Amino acid sequence: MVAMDAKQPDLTRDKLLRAAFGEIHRQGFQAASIANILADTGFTKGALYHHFPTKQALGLAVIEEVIYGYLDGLIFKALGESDRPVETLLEIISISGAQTDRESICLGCPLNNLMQEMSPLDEAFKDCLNAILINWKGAVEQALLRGKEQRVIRSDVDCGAAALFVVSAWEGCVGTAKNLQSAEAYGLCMLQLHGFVSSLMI
Amino acid sequence: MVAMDAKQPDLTRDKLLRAAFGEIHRQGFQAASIANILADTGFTKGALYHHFPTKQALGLAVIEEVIYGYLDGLIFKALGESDRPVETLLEIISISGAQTDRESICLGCPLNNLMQEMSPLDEAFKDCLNAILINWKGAVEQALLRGKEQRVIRSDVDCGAAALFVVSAWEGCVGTAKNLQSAEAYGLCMLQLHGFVSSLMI
DNA sequence: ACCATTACATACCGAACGGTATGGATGTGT
DNA sequence: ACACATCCATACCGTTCGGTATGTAATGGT
Repeated sequence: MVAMDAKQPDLTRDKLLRAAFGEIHRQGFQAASIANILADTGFTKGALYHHFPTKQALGLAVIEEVIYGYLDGLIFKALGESDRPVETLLEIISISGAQTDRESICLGCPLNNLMQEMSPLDEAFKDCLNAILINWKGAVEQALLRGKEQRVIRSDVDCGAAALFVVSAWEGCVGTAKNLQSAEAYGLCMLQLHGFVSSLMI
Repeated sequence: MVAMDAKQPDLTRDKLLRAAFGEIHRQGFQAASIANILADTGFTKGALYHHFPTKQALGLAVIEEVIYGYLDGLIFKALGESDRPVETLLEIISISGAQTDRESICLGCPLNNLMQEMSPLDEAFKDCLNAILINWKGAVEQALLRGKEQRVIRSDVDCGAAALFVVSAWEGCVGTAKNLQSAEAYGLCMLQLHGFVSSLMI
């Protein structure tokens, strides 16, 4: 064994986590089968229940690590680090609407899927998911507020409400596109959202 | 027995259907327990499986009869029969945003819940739900088109895309409000949607 | 009045589920 | 080299699930 960038146990945990994410993304959390996750990874129950005490803990770990990590890398950081946040927001919306592949469309947003399924049933899930949702809304709100300072967003805009709506509509667009199984519908829908954000500008 | 407005079997079917709707609305379809539905109604499996061949058929009946009936009575008919459809659309959005009770917020839109959960898993569900979604979108689109004729909607508006976005954002607002468990957030969000529709007007 | 169909109740089935108890292998610090 | 915790595999458990087979009471047409 010459080199091993990560320790074996962590690798196992990662594989389980990724497989769990896929299974949950496809089936939803409740319908997600532990047996399927194990079959995908080749591990057994001993491994899984060593790293995660319950199925719920596994689900929460998927949310906090995989899902949050994805959105953070794709949206939150980009908005926070941009010098022209409004422009960046519009770009993200445009790009997402244009180049989201069919499979992602059909499976929907992992965050939204879990929110719709689990929030009324499990408080831990609700809190965990809401934290991400509020983070998302906050990132958009900060982008709009900074846009105000830069005089590209109208001064009469309620940035908090607008940000909440942008995130809501965003999720809504993913949701309907998922049902229609149409990337084209998603593009059309996101174009309207683009128009809404533009309408907030000077 | 002096009078009986409905036949006994139909009454049984209705009770089962309503109980099934409630259970599905609370738990989702897959997690909805046949046993719970039977416990709620006092019937047994013999009754349920006499009226519905499978759980899937029960779910589809809930969609086609209960859910569609609800949306049709609340939205589709109102839009179709109105002389000033755009005004009516804005009214529905305003009223919905203002007076939706907390319980409805927390459980979310039954249509959206089922779409997110079932569309990728079951084609029959997908088709059934999409039919309602397209109906909804069509009703809004017709309202906007008639608004164009009445010269209250700008002539450059893409009514199809706008209608798709309105429905998407609508569902999105319900979704986020459901997670935040906040009727106030729903009101704020729907106010923004109201603003979007208004921005389509002359 | 008779018979067939409808409308339910009861008891039961196989499968899949999440979770656990136990045991062995593999490092790891001392 | 020894003790010990970490890591994972195997076998098993109780429960719940959707669905079915069978039986029986009510109903409705003739």
